Amino acid sequence: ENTNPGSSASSSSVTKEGSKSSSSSAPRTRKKRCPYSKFQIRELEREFFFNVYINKEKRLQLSRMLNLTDRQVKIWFQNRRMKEKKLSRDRLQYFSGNPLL
Amino acid sequence: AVMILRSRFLDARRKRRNFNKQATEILNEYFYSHLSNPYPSEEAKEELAKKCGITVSQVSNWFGNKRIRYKKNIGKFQEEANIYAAKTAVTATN
DNA sequence: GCATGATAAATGAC
DNA sequence: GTCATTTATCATGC
Repeated sequence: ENTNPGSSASSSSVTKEGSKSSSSSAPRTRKKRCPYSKFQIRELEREFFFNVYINKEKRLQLSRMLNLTDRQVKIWFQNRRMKEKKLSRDRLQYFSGNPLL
Repeated sequence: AVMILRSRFLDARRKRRNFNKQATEILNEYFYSHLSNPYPSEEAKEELAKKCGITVSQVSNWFGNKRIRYKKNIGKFQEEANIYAAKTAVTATN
């Protein structure tokens, strides 16, 4: 379901991408957006319910379990907090006198 | 009853409805009259939202989609661009 | 069948 | 850290 290139479940993949290239080629192509699987979302949401802010220890643990990078988990929590804030705004406006329907 | 409404707006996300023609006119007018920098300020967004009868978030969504879809295929929007360019050519002469 | 609005990953400014 | 944004994807309208 979720094809995550560069991260294999069993292999001891080291921290970052290997190609730092001493030849100074810096294409730095933007990583293609890859939607996460149902399982990954469930586990991320479960942790978010306990802690809106995740510490480094649990972050590394989650990233290994979900086959995501540490950075991906960190960014997911950032985006998730923004989503929560937006939901709150929408809720507020919905129940106050500005239905806009 | 309340529960239905609540679950209704919680994921009211993708119950998409097109904006009315007047709102689209206003948004397009602003976009093509600021084509060199189609990034409305927060204040401008609020004003647009009020005039269009939509939320500020919806204004942001519209400009985000418009910018990338315009950039991705300028030719497709050329006719539309000409229409609104003529309609708001005054701003260039101010 | 695409056009269109909203959301989900990913980046970068600050 | 927040937050506007870019980009692809999703879900719907027609």
